[in-house]
Amino acid sequence: MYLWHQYYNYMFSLSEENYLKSIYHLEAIHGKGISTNSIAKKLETKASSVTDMIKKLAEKEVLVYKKYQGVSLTTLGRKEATTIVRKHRLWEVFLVDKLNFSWDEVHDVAEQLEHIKSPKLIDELDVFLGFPKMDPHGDPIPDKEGNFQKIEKRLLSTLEEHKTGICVGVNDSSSDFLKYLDKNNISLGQKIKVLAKESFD
Amino acid sequence: MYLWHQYYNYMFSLSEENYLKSIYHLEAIHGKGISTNSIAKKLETKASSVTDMIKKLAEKEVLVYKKYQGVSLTTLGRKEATTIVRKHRLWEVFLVDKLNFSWDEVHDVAEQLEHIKSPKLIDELDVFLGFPKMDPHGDPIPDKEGNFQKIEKRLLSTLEEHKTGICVGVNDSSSDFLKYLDKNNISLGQKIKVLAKESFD
DNA sequence: ATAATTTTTTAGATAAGCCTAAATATTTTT
DNA sequence: AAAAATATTTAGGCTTATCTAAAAAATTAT
Repeated sequence: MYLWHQYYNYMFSLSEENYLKSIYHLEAIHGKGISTNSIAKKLETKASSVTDMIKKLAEKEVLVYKKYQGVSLTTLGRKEATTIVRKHRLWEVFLVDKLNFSWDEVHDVAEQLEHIKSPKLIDELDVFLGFPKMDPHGDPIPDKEGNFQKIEKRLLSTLEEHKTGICVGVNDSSSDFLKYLDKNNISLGQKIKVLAKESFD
Repeated sequence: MYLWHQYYNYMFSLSEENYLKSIYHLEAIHGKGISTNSIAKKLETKASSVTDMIKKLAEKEVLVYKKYQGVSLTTLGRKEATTIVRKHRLWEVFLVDKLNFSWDEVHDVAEQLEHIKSPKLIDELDVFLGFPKMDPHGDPIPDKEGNFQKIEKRLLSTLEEHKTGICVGVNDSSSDFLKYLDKNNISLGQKIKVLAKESFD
């Protein structure tokens, strides 16, 4: 019984996967050399715990670590992180398209689903969903090989008044903010014309 | 980030859920009063580990435990176990009906998916699948309230030669056995006529 | 009914992942 | 360039879930 343990333990623990994903996202914003503190903040844990874990991940050769100098993902680490992101975003599409979740409800569940170990599962899910290129927040979904389109994005606040653009995503995925957008009938793929600037908008 | 931890830790750990499920299945076969050893065997762990865990579960009031006398699920425990079984079997239907898994491939993945915490997820999945009453192995799927049809079953080996019956399930879910059935074109809901008895069949 | 066997529990150890507090290194300020 | 502030690491401890080995209880056999 419970044969999946064979490959559940095969590669990375749930915790290791969360570290890889966080470091991946931090690198996307800040470039290479991610500090211990920023990882701790993102994962809501303590810097000392981060030090422990990055030593372990460095031994597994998914990142490079030199004391006091932050970490950078290796090619192997980035590949692994990309797979987790792919899984997360495909599950988000599934939840919204098939299970009537709204885009502000999907994150927590996808955060669990992304750790399910089964290559066949995720590739068949991709087929089933019709190879979507974007998740419900407008973020790109890596394909099987880890490649994805870079979407040209700019902040709404940099768009001049009376000009129009297409809303392709949000930076702040907080439930409150997403609800605010819904209330104002703002959704993905929608043309937006800036009428006047509000304070929080 | 990772807000789901709030209710991930809410009730039962992955390990606790596996114990509940195993005890539930053992009770279905052997009635109340499940021995430490039989749980250990089912979970491929040691009797001493089982003793530890059942003490913990007894404190959480999901089972009744008296030293040297085996355990029995409480109403609360059975309800929890039923939910896990419901999740497992719904996911199996999903994998076979929507993702092109064969019935001998689903078990290990469903074993992981059954632990995802989200009431909305499982109820919407149920809707999406059209409220199936049976999983791909012919086992009944509990509804939202935990109720399910008891299906009248008897062993194929008790069926006389030249009589016919409908195959509704299998006891041995091993991949080898399921492949053997597939090779002989035996699947669920299919009428079977016993021509002659073979040794392993 | 007593001896042998089996089952169950206890005691103590281990590994993963986290914590606090203290030590050390680095960076910033003056 | 030294002092202050900040960041990082180390040391030691905790919890969960497991293990082995030994002790205790229950069951089976003689």
